[in-house]
Amino acid sequence: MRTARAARADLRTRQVLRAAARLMGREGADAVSMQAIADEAGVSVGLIYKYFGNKQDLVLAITVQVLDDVAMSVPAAVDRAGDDAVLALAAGFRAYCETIDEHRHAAVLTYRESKTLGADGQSELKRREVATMKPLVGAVRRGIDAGLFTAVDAELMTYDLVMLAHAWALKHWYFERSFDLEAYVTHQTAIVLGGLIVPERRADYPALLRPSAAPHTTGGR
Amino acid sequence: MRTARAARADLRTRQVLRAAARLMGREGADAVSMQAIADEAGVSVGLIYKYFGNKQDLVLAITVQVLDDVAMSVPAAVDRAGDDAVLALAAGFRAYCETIDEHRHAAVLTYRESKTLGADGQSELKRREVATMKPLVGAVRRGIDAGLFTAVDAELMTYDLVMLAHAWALKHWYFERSFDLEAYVTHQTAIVLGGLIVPERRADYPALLRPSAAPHTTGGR
Amino acid sequence: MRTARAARADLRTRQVLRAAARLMGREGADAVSMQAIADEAGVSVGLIYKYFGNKQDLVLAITVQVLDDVAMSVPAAVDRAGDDAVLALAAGFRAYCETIDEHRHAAVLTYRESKTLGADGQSELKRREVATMKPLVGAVRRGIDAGLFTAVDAELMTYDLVMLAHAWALKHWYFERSFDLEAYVTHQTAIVLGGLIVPERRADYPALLRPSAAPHTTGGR
Amino acid sequence: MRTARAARADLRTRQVLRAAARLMGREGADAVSMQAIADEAGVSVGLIYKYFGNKQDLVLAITVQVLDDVAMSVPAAVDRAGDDAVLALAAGFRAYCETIDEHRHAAVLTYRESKTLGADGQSELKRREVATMKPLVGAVRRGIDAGLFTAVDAELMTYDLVMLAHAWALKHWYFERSFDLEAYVTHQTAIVLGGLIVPERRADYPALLRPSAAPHTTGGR
DNA sequence: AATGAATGAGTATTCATTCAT
DNA sequence: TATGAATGAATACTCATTCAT
Repeated sequence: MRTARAARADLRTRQVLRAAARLMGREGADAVSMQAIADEAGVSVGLIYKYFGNKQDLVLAITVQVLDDVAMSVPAAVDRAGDDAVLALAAGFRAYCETIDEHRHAAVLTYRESKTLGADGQSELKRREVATMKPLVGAVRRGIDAGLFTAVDAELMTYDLVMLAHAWALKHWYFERSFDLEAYVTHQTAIVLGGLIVPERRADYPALLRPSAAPHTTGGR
Repeated sequence: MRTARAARADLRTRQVLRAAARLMGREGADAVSMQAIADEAGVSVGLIYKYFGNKQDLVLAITVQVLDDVAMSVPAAVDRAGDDAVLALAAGFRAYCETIDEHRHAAVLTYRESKTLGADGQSELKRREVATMKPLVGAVRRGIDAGLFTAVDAELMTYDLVMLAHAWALKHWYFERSFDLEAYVTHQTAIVLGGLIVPERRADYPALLRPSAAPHTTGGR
Repeated sequence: MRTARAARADLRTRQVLRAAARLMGREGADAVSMQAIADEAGVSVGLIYKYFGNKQDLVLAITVQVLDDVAMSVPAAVDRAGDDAVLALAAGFRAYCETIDEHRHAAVLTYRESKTLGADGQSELKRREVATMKPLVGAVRRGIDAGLFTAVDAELMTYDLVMLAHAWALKHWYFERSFDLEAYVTHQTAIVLGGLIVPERRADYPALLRPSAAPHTTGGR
Repeated sequence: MRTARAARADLRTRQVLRAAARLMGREGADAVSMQAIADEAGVSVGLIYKYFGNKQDLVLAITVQVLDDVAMSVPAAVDRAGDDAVLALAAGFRAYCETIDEHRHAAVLTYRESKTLGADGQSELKRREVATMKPLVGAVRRGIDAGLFTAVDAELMTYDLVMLAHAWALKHWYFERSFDLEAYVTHQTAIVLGGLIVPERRADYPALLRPSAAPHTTGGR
């Protein structure tokens, strides 16, 4: 019975979270009333407050979810890619972009609403975002140590990658003219890894550096 | 007399704009009331509505100002740098970062409030942002044509640079631990141009590629 | 079995009543949620509604309890005091004050919440309050008829006594600086009976009219 | 112009205060919405918040007004009555009762809402209430010193008088059956002063001690 | 008998905007 | 021009009450 109840509660939580993410992602958190979220989720306003103490906490939960998903998918991709730092970094970046793509609107929400979240919420968000960088930083360092990458500032390099992943959400209105997700990832990979890999090893990764997937409209070059 | 009146109006406008930017930049546009702006600017609420039709327009004016400044400083820097595409691009990126730094809070505001601005405001903002890319795209194209740069997608490459300039505002809480503006610019220049310049020409730009200014704390590698 | 069940129900009722009185007495009825009462009483919200139809009824029950206790203790004290009207009145007043003291917070609640109780509740409360006066009015009348008391309006005189008993709860924040319950009762008795007893009979009640118990701080004179 | 504006503001304040007192006095503060007060006062909700920061402050203002009026009328009456402590006390009590009568509903409000007012509000209210006692305490002390009054605890005696004045509001539902204000005052005066004046001086104040105004219905004995 | 999840009506408060002066 | 008093729509949040289990 306890399990049944917990399961029910979990279901409700997800219901609300999904509804809120859908609505807030498009219009921004302020523009969406709790009533609207309740309606969309098919529950009552009161119940939302049972599960999330207030609107801020709900927004926080949505944004945390994105970072949580990143925190799952990126390390997994890096590990799956094996020892090669180039392949690992490429896989990690791809996974990051794909996860952002899945939560495109929620990812934008993070930038819109962070100030609203209060000091605690902001700290948590920052802490989690920095945490998502870890596996990528590791890959960059490995690459540098292995002589595969130019000796750049590993953390800065990684944050650049993270920004480019976020950019897929933030500047989607621009990129979608020329790229779909696949094209975006391959082109960015070519640009960034192309610059990062030391010249003498570039020939080893032809697939990464010559994006086969052409931009889907007229686009680049 | 007409001139005096216009000058007066202009002064008021700037007063209000500065006050609004200061307040909204820190707390977000929603958190700042028109009354608060009026108080900060030393004028009455009614007068703000004389100069800016409504709050949205005021926010728009603030964000447009940033892009206007970029639209001034970046081409100027590119032109000043002369024919060399590498130097031109570096100068343009530096100018972009410096301008963002001058309006750090307002730059963040752009990301926070764009959805609030209504379709018209958003379009204008997007149009202007794309316009700011033009001189940089030109430099990248020149570099590629001159055989100085790897043949990457010029527009994507440029937007990456723009994102990194914005990142100085967006992720300032993170970067300020390790970099001041100067260090940020030189390190990013090293990373990006280092990747972009074809290997055989890299030796020509030692100053750009070995950032002399070390990160101001321990910093990465 | 029926008895056991009834006893259980009775226990629950008292549990809830005590919890509600404790909570509401301090913070007022509105400030206390049914959930809080349920928690304090160690039962579920639903169960409270089984025993008391709604919140109003619960408040009514608390306030009625005070008057019920008064209705028990005062006549008993009056009767116990015997034929002497002076002693009877003094004993009745003392009992009234002592009962109020036992329910100090609940007594205040009566004044706070009576308007909330709806017409029916208010009527019942008024009816009961008037009823508590009866034995005291009787004592006053007896005293007047016996030539012990000045010929005052008996009902008004009695209500004054009742007010002074309530005042121990209502103005406790003030009186507690100078009096404990004992001192309060003896001083008030001295003032009121001292005025009420006809001059020529005062000498017969030295103990009542010279309060031995001094105010516990500087007090008197 | 400044005066005109201030006068206008003052008018508004009184408008709102009167409306709120009228409404809250009858139904209690919680039962009255700010909208209802605004409607009754003929102003907008927003304006109420300009003059009174929040609902609590409005309630406080209402209750303070009562005590302010008491603080004006009672000392004036005492002074006007001259040197005779008996007449002074009688005049002060009458003034107190009359002022309470003018604000009967607001006076009840004090008892209902004090807990709601927050620590600060409560303290202020208590401070002011105690202050209203001062002139009466003075009269009692003078009377005792002059050998006119029995040597009772002056402060307790005074608070009894204050309670009886409040009782006219608190128990109006009861007293109105038998008394109008005039009758209430004269009867209470007879009871209290009759008890307080030393026997040998009672004959000097026949008017005070034999209430000519009979209770307006049958009345008690 | 007992639970507590779910409901949704009700309200204080804020603030962009207007307009008489 | 310039003011700021006045407006009133909009919304987060609470909590008494119900009812399926």
